[in-house]
Amino acid sequence: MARTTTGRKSTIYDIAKATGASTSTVSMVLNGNWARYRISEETAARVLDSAKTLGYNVNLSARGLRLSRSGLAGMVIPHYRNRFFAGLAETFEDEARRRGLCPIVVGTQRDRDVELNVTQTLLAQRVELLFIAGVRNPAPLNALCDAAGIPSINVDLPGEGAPSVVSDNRAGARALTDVLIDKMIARGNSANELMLLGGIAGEYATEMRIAGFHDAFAARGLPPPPHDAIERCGYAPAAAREALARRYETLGRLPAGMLTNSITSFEGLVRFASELPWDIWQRTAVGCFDWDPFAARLPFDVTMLRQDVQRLIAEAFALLDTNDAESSAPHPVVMVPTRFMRTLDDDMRASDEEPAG
Amino acid sequence: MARTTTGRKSTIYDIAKATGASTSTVSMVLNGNWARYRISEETAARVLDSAKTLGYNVNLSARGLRLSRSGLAGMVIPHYRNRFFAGLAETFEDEARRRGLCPIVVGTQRDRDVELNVTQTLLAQRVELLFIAGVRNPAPLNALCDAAGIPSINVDLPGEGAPSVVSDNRAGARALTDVLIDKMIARGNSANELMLLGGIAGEYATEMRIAGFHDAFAARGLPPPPHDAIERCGYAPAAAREALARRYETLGRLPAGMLTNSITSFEGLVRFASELPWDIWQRTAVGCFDWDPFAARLPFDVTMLRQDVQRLIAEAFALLDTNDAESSAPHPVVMVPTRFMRTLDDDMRASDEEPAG
DNA sequence: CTGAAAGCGCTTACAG
DNA sequence: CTGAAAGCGCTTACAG
Repeated sequence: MARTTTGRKSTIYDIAKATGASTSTVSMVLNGNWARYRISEETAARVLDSAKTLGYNVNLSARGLRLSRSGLAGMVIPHYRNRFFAGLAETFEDEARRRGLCPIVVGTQRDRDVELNVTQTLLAQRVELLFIAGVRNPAPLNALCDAAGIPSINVDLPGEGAPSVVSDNRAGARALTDVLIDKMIARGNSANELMLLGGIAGEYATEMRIAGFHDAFAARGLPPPPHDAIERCGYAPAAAREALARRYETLGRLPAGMLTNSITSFEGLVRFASELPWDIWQRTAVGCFDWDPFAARLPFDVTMLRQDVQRLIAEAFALLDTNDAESSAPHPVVMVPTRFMRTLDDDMRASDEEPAG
Repeated sequence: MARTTTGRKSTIYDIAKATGASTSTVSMVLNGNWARYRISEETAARVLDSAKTLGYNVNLSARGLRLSRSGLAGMVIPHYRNRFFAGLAETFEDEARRRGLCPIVVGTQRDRDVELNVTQTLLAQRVELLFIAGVRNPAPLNALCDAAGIPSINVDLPGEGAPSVVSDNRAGARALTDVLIDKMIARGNSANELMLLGGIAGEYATEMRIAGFHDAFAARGLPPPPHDAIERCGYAPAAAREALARRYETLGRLPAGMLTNSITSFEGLVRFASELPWDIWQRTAVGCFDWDPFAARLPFDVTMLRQDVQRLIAEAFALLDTNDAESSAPHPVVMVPTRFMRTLDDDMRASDEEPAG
């Protein structure tokens, strides 16, 4: 029977009573540092034994209150529905556990009010640190954390209010654009047909990727891409589909190359694709700034980039360890390189290295 | 400035001191039931004001300790890397929040030790309920919860130790098998070429789906599928690919129909697909017991089933509300029907109803 | 080697 | 209408 006769959960008092030891002795034994206090081995054994038969389980609220350390590590994230965010969440969990913290990650569906509420709640739970992932304007959340004296780190999308770690969007987009231009030229097409689809005007990641897009053109001495090559049509698949359909209309055919800014924009592209014969798609060079194992295997000539979630999380924790809150220097922004998923072998490796579903 | 001069986080004592009210008054005001205690409006306003300027944030550990109610709702889940588990996690979060609880969901990577550890930790954090999703043998976890007096519900995979809510795997598999047999017959193929790929021998969901597979044959008066039609090769994509490659070898061609037991098995099938010319795949009827927006758009004749995550979670909470722990009757197992994703429109709707990534 | 006692921050009867 | 006080379950100096 795991509960005491009164029906409550058992506490150290119950163990103390059962063993005749004092609560301090019980506490010390339970925390494993009985050796340090020279408690007799016999007493320790008796306590441990009693704890087991009583089904004792420490109350972390009580311990947290006493020690002013909750043992909780928080993360807010938009959702889990793509490999990038799912990977961020899982890697965060692993790393937090490795550090003896209990990870608590909550999805916000990119809703400002939910972001704010959830942050308040996490702070009220006294998380010891907070990772803010994929939040467009993290500054108010950072401010909340500052006020509570809790360190926060922005991940994926940076902010002024705390150190940030983000993918090197600009270099990644440039490299990806380069690959696409090469393919287009090899097919006798003009690079200025390359389209960039998705993202939000003014958003950091979007604008950095657009900058990288321009970089690739400039580096080759090509004229900059025409103004209407870039469609900041948001992240909804439907919007990307519409933008592409319009282009198809005016051009009278598919553009010779297109780069989608996110996996959801790519989904829009695929929707439009499924309305046309598949074979036209073989003749257009497609790139995606993100990876998905099924998307990678569509009958497209698609080049995917993969963000390095392990490294993003590792750098974020590193920032936590080194950052001194007292410094008045502006917060650092750490850039993590992206990697290409060029072959199906890359995809298989990526998918296999994640434990089987 | 959010902290008191001493640098600590502010408490109700700080507010009491600042306003000249007592801590009880402060507490009541902060909890919004000052009207009930007939505290003067002026006092209330002063307290609220002071709380704001002090940047007060309630300490939920302390409140939880006092009230023996943590306000936490826990869920363990294998991972977030497919739409089913991601959907379960997000729906759980929403529903928990709607009930005023703070959701805390942790991924276990299907590791027994992690499952056990995480459950212990969640219990030590005094979660008020625990959803155990996708755990092969949840009984030990249920036992832990019982010992702690915390209600638990098994989701996706059932167990004897607690009420369970699962998809109606058998009916779903039967309906799916039916569709595939129809297609095969329409093409002049024999139904006995239909293959079932993936899952684990003895696992509930796997065996139920296999039963449904058999049901479909029996209902038509067809001879049962040959013994080697069923490959319980696990959930790893690589294993499904191997199993399929072997079949291809012995048959000298692709089987006329195949049903994958999970999205990861489907990934294995797609890997093998990408080694062969795409057009052979148009002539084989493929089914998948799960849905993914990209997988749905591969140039396959693929029929997908989608599990109803909203309903699964809703039923699980309903079970929590009605279940009386004292009853000695065996725990109920609630079945939730699955739905077909037959057309690309279905896919679009499914994808759009999830907020944009 | 072990015990009595204070205190973490909160809430809620219970008196006034 | 408001305040003093106990107590939730734990840990840790501090005495013995």
